[in-house]
Amino acid sequence: MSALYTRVYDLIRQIPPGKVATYGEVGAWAGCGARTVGYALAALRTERVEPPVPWQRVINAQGKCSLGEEQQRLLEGEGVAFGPDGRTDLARFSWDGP
DNA sequence: ATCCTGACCAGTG
DNA sequence: GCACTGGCCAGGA
Repeated sequence: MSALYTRVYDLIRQIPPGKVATYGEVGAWAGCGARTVGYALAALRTERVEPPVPWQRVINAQGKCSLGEEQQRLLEGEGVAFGPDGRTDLARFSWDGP
């Protein structure tokens, strides 16, 4: 596990429940590109890390869940509202940052 | 080093 | 709204 991945995971763990962040934002805070954040999160599918990373709070810049309904359901359980088109209001629910 | 692959982004038509 | 394009960054062959 590279230091960069650890940094990305730490940042995501700081996102409070009921808030979300975009790949681009997380990348800017971590000092890498948006694709790299996606790559780091993809590794979580096969690689478990402790403590757990709330990956469902990271969505794309369009306010949509990249990973389908399961991610959306998890976020709704935390208080993040989604519109009928499956998008969320980034102005209301995006985290301010660390 | 080069090429390919991604849970991406912003711009353009 | 959609599709395409170029750019972005890390990892592996």
